[in-house]
Amino acid sequence: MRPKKRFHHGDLREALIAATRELLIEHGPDGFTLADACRRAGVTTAAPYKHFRDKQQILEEIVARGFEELAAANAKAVAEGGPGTIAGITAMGISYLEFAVGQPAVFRLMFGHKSEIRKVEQVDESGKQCLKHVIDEVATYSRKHGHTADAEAIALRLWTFVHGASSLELNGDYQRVARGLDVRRMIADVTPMLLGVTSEKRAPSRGRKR
Amino acid sequence: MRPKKRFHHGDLREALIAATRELLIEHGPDGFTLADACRRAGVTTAAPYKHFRDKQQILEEIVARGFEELAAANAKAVAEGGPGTIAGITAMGISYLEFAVGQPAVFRLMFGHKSEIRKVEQVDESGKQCLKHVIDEVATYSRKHGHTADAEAIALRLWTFVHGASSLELNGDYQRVARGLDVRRMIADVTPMLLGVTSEKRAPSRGRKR
DNA sequence: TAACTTAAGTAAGAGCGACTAACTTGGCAA
DNA sequence: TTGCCAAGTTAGTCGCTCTTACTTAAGTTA
Repeated sequence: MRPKKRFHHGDLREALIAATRELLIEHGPDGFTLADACRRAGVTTAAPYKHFRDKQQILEEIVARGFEELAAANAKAVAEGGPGTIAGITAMGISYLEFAVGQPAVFRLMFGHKSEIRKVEQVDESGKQCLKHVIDEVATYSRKHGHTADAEAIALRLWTFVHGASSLELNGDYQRVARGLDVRRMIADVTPMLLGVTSEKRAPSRGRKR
Repeated sequence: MRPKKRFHHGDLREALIAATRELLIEHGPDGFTLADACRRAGVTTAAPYKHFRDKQQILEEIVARGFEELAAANAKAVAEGGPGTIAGITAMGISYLEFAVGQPAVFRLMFGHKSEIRKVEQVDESGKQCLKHVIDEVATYSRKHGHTADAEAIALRLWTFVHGASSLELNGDYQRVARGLDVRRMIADVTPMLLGVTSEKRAPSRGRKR
């Protein structure tokens, strides 16, 4: 796929991506410097420019992979939770949340202010794929239950809610104003509501209480 | 309140804040440089340090004012929409969205990755106040309708949804995957759902316009 | 009104990060 | 063996943040 096991360093391209991910975790999406990543990879600050156009292109690569990971995690969650069921759709939402919490810096880059990043073809496509998954699940669910509701509209609502929950959890805003909130439980509670289910046994929340 | 109409410049403190706001609008939360703000204010790059500890403190000031504006806008919206009614609570959500869209860079700073900013006392307090408003309105609504639901839990759900909608709209994510989505309409549709109103004669709008 | 005090500015520069240009190294193919 | 050229290095530019030491001018006091 990409140049591998090359001359001097071995695979500086991957080494820089790995170092950058580490630094993103340690210092957030802004604290990261290319120079720091170079130090970690053991090369001079000019070396990256043989592999990347500029600093941003490293981030683009990480974001693209992030979308792939997110899509994969969601697919896995829905498969385990039960495709086309409330439990499955809920699991998908919780998977989204867990991705955000597990890789906050990457999530912020994926949905952050650097809109240039998402203009990259590959990134854009993976992003769309994530939503398409949700739409498909909702459509399956609706079909099974004879609902006439617009699957896309419902999927957008679910995405919106789960994205909001992920952002607020990640930024520590819940911590500040509603300490002890069980976000996974909240998603499990709200998912049926947004699917238009008025009273049904809730999908059991996997989230532990604090 | 603050030093005013002083010696040389007049009021460099306010001039720098104004310049910074302009630059945030023009270049986003990252594109902004202190040096640029200085050029606009017509002073050297060392001058700001007589008024601010560092670059970040200017942003803190802007964020603090942002929370105040947001709270005021929400209060106004709910007052006009009807306190303790679905219409009022919906108006509040739409007001939140409009703030985000109207001042994207400020909104991003307010809910962005720079968590240090929100540690500032004043900022923290204004932020909490915003949510308290929502809780109060939901509580009033519930009381009026004899609901027993937990007002705080419902308020958190509403906040979560509206925040998600604002973030995704602002980042252009809806544009990308659901062109033409009417976000205000979506908020208006979902608010009653999250308030626990069972949809009866609500037309299942596809939520699109234009 | 002259001298004093001090807030608010300037000039100069240290330090660092992004990026560039020109040079060097070493694996590989002919 | 030679020569190519990918992938490094060295050295340097530029712009940004922030500091230090100096200067300017507003208001105060004698």
